[in-house]
Amino acid sequence: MPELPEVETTARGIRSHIESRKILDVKIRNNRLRWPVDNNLSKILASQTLKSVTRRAKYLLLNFETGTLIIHLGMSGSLRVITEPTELKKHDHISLFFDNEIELRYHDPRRFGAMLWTEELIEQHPLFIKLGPEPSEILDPDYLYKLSRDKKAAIKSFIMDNHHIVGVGNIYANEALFLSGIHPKRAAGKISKARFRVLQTHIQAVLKKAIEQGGTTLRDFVNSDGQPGYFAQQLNVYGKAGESCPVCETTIKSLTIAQRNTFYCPNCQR
DNA sequence: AAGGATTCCTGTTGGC
DNA sequence: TGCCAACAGGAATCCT
Repeated sequence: MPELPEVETTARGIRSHIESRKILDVKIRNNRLRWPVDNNLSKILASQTLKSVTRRAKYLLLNFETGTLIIHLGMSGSLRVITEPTELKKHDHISLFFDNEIELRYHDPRRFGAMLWTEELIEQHPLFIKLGPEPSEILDPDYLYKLSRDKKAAIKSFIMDNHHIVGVGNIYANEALFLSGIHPKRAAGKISKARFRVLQTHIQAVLKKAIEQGGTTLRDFVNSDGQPGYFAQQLNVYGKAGESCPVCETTIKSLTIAQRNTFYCPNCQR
């Protein structure tokens, strides 16, 4: 389940292998992802040089001379840098071949991911134009507080909404709310400025820390199974219904918010 | 318009 | 043990 830190780790992991390299060919074995992958991708990309690999929200951006290849890993996607002949696995849907004998191989069993070519300015693209800021780039400590006034949605839904802030997936929403002592179902618009400052800080800190931990496994990226090991991080509540709260030992409960599994400590979070 | 529900998909898990 | 339904989840899109 690639969360933002995993996407960032992937960007860092593939960057040095393919940046400033030229595409020789693209092979699409299965074009049915979230949206159909353009079968002309090979024609479009052949002989183009990859200028840079960047990230916006959970999208990976391969920036070429005439446009951008947008890649999303969905919830089961991964990219691997292949350096020597490697047997194709089931769901290895797409390969990009570079002129340094590197293959970038996209694998996605559930096919919630995406690979889209665009020649638009990326921030003008429909998928990007309404995105909120990156957590690390929010400077105003009251940014989320100000946005939330009059909002009746549950705070958990509010912080997971890309229009407000990007990159806060289910795991980090749960963890940040726990660290902030806020009940996930509380109406966003009813949370005080002071508590929102705490929450915003925790969202930023928890993602930053996870990215740093993901970075520690970069060394093994090429030979890994494509899953950067940021999972090593410790989780307080996510997936821990029935276990004891690490702070007060109250039994952690779960409930559903917006069709998402939600975990919280009924004593610590109000 | 805001916010909840639906939808895509397959590997894993739990129940019988 | 084996089969199968339920479940998980990012986020666009549909619906109320």
